[in-house]
Amino acid sequence: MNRTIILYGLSLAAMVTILKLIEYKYFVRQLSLEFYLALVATLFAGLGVWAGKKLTYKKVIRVSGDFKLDESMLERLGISRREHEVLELIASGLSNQEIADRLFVSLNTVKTHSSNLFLKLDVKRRTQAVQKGKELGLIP
Amino acid sequence: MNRTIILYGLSLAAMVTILKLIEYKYFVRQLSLEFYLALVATLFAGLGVWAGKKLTYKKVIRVSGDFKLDESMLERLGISRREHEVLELIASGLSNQEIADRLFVSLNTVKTHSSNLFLKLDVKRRTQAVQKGKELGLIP
DNA sequence: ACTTGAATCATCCTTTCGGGTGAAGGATTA
DNA sequence: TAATCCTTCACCCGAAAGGATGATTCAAGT
Repeated sequence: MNRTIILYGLSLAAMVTILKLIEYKYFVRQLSLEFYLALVATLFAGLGVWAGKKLTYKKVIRVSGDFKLDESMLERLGISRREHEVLELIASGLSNQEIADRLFVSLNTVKTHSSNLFLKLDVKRRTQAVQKGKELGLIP
Repeated sequence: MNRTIILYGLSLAAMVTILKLIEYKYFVRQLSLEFYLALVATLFAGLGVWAGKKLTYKKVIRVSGDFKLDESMLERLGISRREHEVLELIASGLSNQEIADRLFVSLNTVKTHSSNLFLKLDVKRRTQAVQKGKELGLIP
């Protein structure tokens, strides 16, 4: 971080110095203002891209949270909205009773949904359902 | 993407135009070359940072495929090798009995390990353990 | 030699899961 | 209207999971 800023400042200083040297050695009148501007603009734009990536890399790499539900997969497996809802809550680590409380239905209902879900996902346990659900793009 | 590039080019053109206007209106001799360079460098560096983030955001966001075990977290929570092993197998959707068979130990042993694991992770269920394990970087 | 921690296994007990089955009420569709 | 699907709930039963506690073995340090 600090090293990046220091390098950035040094680059700017070096750039100005080099241009000054060129100016005195080869007669500045041959080089137009536009040339300088374009040169500096290009170089520093590139430098900006590089510095920006360095500075924001860690933040960006930790995001990676774009989940897109595969609805065609839900249809293919015949999983209903309610069953998918139960799957999400199972994946979040809730017990059947907690899921029942959250959905305002009875424990039996949740058990029915989860049982049907396991049949459709062809799994035997909720942990497997979570795994398979993630593989199939049904949950994040 | 295209819009970004167009904006970028327009910004450059506008910048040069504005500077030219300033030059003709207020006599360029009062403004040093260094001033122009610093101004342009700063502006385009910032522009570069912005453009860089725009252009590389989606690429970077798709990385996130390499898992690195956070061993310091294991130590901090006092999770032993065997417990971590059990956690991995739990996360893969196996039952305690299947874990016992795979590790060539008794069911009771697996239950002991998982119980201790849940205490250290401060969870009540295996599904929660999987969730928390992923959050803490203990499992992929 | 003594302590400590990990790994192993046990027993007892309660809670949670999951399978099987049936059934009633609503919405959609043939 | 009849057929079908979704949602809801119930009861029974066996399997799995989890809590509490204690014990043994073994290796690593102190």
